[in-house]
Order: sequence, then C-alpha cells, then structure tokens
Amino acid sequence: MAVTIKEVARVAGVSTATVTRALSSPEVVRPATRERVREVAASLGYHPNRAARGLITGRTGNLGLLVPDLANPFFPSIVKGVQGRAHEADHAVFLADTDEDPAAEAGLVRKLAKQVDGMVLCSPRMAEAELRELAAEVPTVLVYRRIPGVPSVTAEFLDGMRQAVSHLVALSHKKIAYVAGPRSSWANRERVRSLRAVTRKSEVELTEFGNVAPQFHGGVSVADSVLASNVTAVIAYNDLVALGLLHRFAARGVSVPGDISVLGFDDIPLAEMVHPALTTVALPKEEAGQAGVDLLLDRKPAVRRELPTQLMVRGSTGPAR
Amino acid sequence: MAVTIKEVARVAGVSTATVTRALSSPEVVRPATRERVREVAASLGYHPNRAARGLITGRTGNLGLLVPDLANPFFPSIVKGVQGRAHEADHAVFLADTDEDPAAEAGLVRKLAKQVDGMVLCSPRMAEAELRELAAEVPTVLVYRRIPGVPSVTAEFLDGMRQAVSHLVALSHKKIAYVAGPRSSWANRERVRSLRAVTRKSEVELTEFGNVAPQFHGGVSVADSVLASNVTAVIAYNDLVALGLLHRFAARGVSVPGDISVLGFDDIPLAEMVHPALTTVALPKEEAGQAGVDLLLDRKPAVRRELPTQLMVRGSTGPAR
DNA sequence: TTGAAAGCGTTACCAC
DNA sequence: GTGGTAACGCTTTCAA
Repeated sequence: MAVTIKEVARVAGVSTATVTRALSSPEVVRPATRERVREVAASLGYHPNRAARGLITGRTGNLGLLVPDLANPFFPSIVKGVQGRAHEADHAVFLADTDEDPAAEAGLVRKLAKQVDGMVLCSPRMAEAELRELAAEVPTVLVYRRIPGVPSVTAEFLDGMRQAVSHLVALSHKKIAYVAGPRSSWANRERVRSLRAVTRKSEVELTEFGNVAPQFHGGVSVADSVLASNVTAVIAYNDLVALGLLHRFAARGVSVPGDISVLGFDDIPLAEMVHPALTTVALPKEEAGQAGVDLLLDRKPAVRRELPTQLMVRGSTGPAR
Repeated sequence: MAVTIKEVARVAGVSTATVTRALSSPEVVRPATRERVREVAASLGYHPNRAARGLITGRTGNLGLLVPDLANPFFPSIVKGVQGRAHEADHAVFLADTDEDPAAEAGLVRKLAKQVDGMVLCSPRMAEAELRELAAEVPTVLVYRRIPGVPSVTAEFLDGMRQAVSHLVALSHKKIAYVAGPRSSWANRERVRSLRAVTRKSEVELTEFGNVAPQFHGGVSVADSVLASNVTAVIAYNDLVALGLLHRFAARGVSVPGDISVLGFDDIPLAEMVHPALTTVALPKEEAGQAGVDLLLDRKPAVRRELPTQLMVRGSTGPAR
C-alpha cells in the first residue's frame, strides 16, 4: 500500500491540512513545522496521489500527446521535446499513436480528454471542422498544423522552400520535381503552396508527382516515374520519401547527385547516415514539442508560433548535369 | 463542466448506485431500469471520471512505459507495441524518456507509479537491487532485461547469435570482431556471453572492441581500430553502431562486403534503407511491447517470455576475402 | 499558524 | 433490485 498524506500527518504529528500546505504552499506554514513535515514526507517516500488531487483542483497535471506514427523518425524527436518540457513543468504525458488513421484520432483524443489538462496534437490528419470541435472540448495546441482560432506551433515552410529552391537554382537546375505526400496532410499542402509560390517567380519549371505515403516505400514507388521525366532535381515531401528515391536510384545505377539531385524535408537523424548524405530542410522538432507544451501551460489563447527552418546542404545535391 | 453520475441519476430518477450498476454490472439491475439509465447516460454524454473511479477501485486503467531514448530507432517500435495493445485493453499509456540517464529512472517510475496499474520498463539501465525494490512497489514488467523474480520479455539472444555466427562461418570467415555496447547494458552483456559461448565451440577466432555508445557515432569511432585488426567480419552491438561502421568504412574506401562483412543486431527500419543493406539479427520489437502489456494485465507472477530472433541476410555480409 | 471538516466523482457495502 | 452512505486521497474553506 502506498503511503498517504494521513500517514505523513500522523508521523509528523500534524493535520493533513498542514501536510498539504507544507508541500504546496510552503510560505504559509511555520519554517520549523514545514521542515519537519518535509523530512517525514521524504523519509516515508510520500508522493501525492495526483488523481485524488485532480479530483478537487480540476487540474490533473497530465498532458496528452497524439502522433500519427511513431515509426516515422520525425515524430520521436517531437515526443522527446514534449516529454522533456512537460516533466520540467512537473506534468506527465499520455502518448497515443494513431497509426496514420485519421478516423481514430478524435476517439483517442476524447478518451484522454478527461484525464489531461490539455492535448498536443501532432500533425493531426482529421478534418478542420472536427479539429475545431475537439479544441472546444479540451485545451488544445496543434503542432505542424494550423487552423484559425487554435493555438499552433509550425515552421516557416515558405522560407525553407525558398532556401531549397535558391540552392537548386544556384546549381543551375531548371526543371525540378516535387513528390507529394498524403493529400490529408496539412504539411504537404503547405509545401506545395510554398513551392508553387516560390517557383512562380523564378525560371524554374515544376513537375509534381504523387501523392505517396510519407514513408520509405512511398519514395521507392515513385522513383521510376521521376526518372522518366526530364527533371534534374527532385524535392521530396519528407526525408523518408527522399531516402526511398535515393534507394531506388542507386538500384537503377543512377548517380546522385551526378544524374539527379535529391532534396528532402525534416532533417531526420538518418539523413546524415546515408551515402550520399541527404540535403534537406531542417525543421525544428524538439523545439516544436517544447513550444507546444509552453503554449498549453501558459494558456495564451490562439497564439501562433512559427519556428525557423534551415537548409542543410549535404552530398545529395550538386550541379545540374 | 463535465456531466457526472449524479446528474444522470437525477434525470433517470434513480440513485447513483443504480447508475453505476447499470453501467458496470448490467446483470444485477432490472432490464427496464438498466435501459432507461443507459439511454439517459448516452443522451447526456456521460463518461465516468476515471480518476475518481481509480481512487476507490485501486485500478486506474493506465499503464506507464519507460524508455532510455526514444531517438534510438529501436524503441519507437516497442512503444508502438505497448501503446497498441494497451489501447485494445482500454488502457492509456504514460510515456517517460530518461535520456539514457540511469539516475533518472527510479524517480520517474515512482512519480508515475500511483497513477498506473503497472509499469513496463524498457531496457532499464539501473542497478538490479533498485529495480527489484521498484518491482515490489508497483507491478512491473521488464522488456529486454531479465532479473530473477520479475516478469520479463526478452529475446533468444543465444539462438540469434548462433544464426549470425553460422552465417559468417558458412561464408568462410575465421576471424571476427565484436564491437561492444555500453557496459551497463544487460543486452550487451547477454550478447557477449552468447557470442563467447557460440565461438568457443567453433574454429572462429573472436576479437572484442569497445565499449562504445550504442549510437551511430559509437560505430564511427571504433571503425578504424577494427580495420587495423585482421578480422574479415564484424558483429556490432546494434544496428546503429553497425551503420556507423559502414559509414566510416565507406569514407575510408573500404568495400563492404568485399573487404569486410558487417552484421548488426535489432533490425531497425534503417537497416534496409542503406547501401549495402545491413545484415542483422532481427529482434521482436512490437511483439515484445505487446507481450509486456499482456504480462502486466494478466498478472501472472514472475513469467519470463523469450521471443524468437531471426537473422536477416542482406548485402553487408559476403564471402571472406 | 494550525486543525476540523466538507467535498471532488466514483464505487462498495449494507440495509431494506 | 434498489437506495443510502462510507470511503478512496487530497485540497480548500472556515474557525480557532
């Protein structure tokens, strides 16, 4: 049986009320009493039961975190960010993985809703209307998704895309491809929009492929189509797709960046481990998770934070052939 | 404000006790009453407050999961397994990442202990004595660690190592290296033990390197030493270390598997994405997570499950030069 | 500065 | 079958 506040009170020779105060409002109890209580609590290994506390305060000290697929290396970093910052703020984190199933999202959120002070929804795939409903039921912060009226943390996609295209233009690429990710992905829509906006002002001719799954095999499956076109560079929805392209190109004996340049998005750890290393637009991941928690705990309504992006130039991009 | 059991009782014209029974022990209440209560509950959108329920039943419907580092691609798969199975059993999952800090583990477990029905500890680094203490305080299942008296899920390392060595022997390798992982890692100790046992019975000469960090850079850092020895094959503590070896070998112009064969452990998704693809001993990951939850919820005391391993032969191993 | 007691939402026990 | 009520562990009045 776990040690309760009663036990601490008994041993310390005070009332339970004093124990509570010694622990959560130290300034209102006489120093001597406070220290005695704290010592007893420590020696007994007392930790308040947060469920019981939540019952009366209305605050659980818990956060909920929803991700589409933990197997996608983009998300663990965000989870680490959320988790780390939450623990700093003395909150525990419920994790739910939806396996890329938009239909499962709302149910999972509602199930957790009553046990948490707020939810961090990471790249949710569900429809905007449903998302808004949910946000009305439980304090919500969106990470890598933006809808009006709901606090969110995203990155400067437009600027990232500008860096990417400038880089390719500087290498004399004139015809470039974009391999699109899931249609339901807000990030994909943003990337397409940014890319079109950036290329419209330049001499670059854009060809679009997809949509593919945001995974390695998505890139593999579209690689041959990309090769069959006459582009000299390809920007992938994300790094996993880019790695799939690299893989298939290598298997076909196509040289990267000799024959074609490849550029990804995200900067997952893997990007640096492959040969050639992947040029990619780095998105803030841990930082985004931390910022999400900050927004949630500060309760500033409808704040939008947009974090900077950074092109990481590596071996997979080179001069146009 | 959420709707409570009182509200339902009032509207249905029964006592709160009857509402509880209608919902959780349907057989003991008269069908007519039961239906009326259920309809009212549904129409009001009533969901029992799990924290309040837990206070009295002693069961929270929550599980805790501790991992050393979510950024290591081995762990997200386990988390997915735990998460998925827990949700099937209508349990939510608290996730805690210790950032490879053994000292942080016990504190995190104790903080979660009161809010959960049990903890899944994944590759915990802490000392055995401390682990045993913890297991006495809260129902615990160990994944990828084994100590007497505590339920655990591990894999057949010995058999996996046997498969690995047989494979190399069949390719005429006579001198092989092992790159050891962290000294504090139980998995590393098991692998060393298995490897020694297997090679003792064969003609193979074993050279040991390390210990290195269980990460990409760990492999990079030891690669030159391995090359300087006269081995024709190297078995790495895990896939990340193996990838580090591959990376450095490529940078040195060493051909794999022409000059040296490389073999990993884990079968993380990356293993298939690199060139040459990594031959590795696949460990059950999602399955291990699922089995961990099963053990926890079944409450069978001190069960040890040992899941099968499978050598995945890929491009990074070939005939000895 | 401290203690007694009410109450958070739920379930379990004991009467009826 | 059903209702009243104590109890879970905690925080927050209200008095002293």
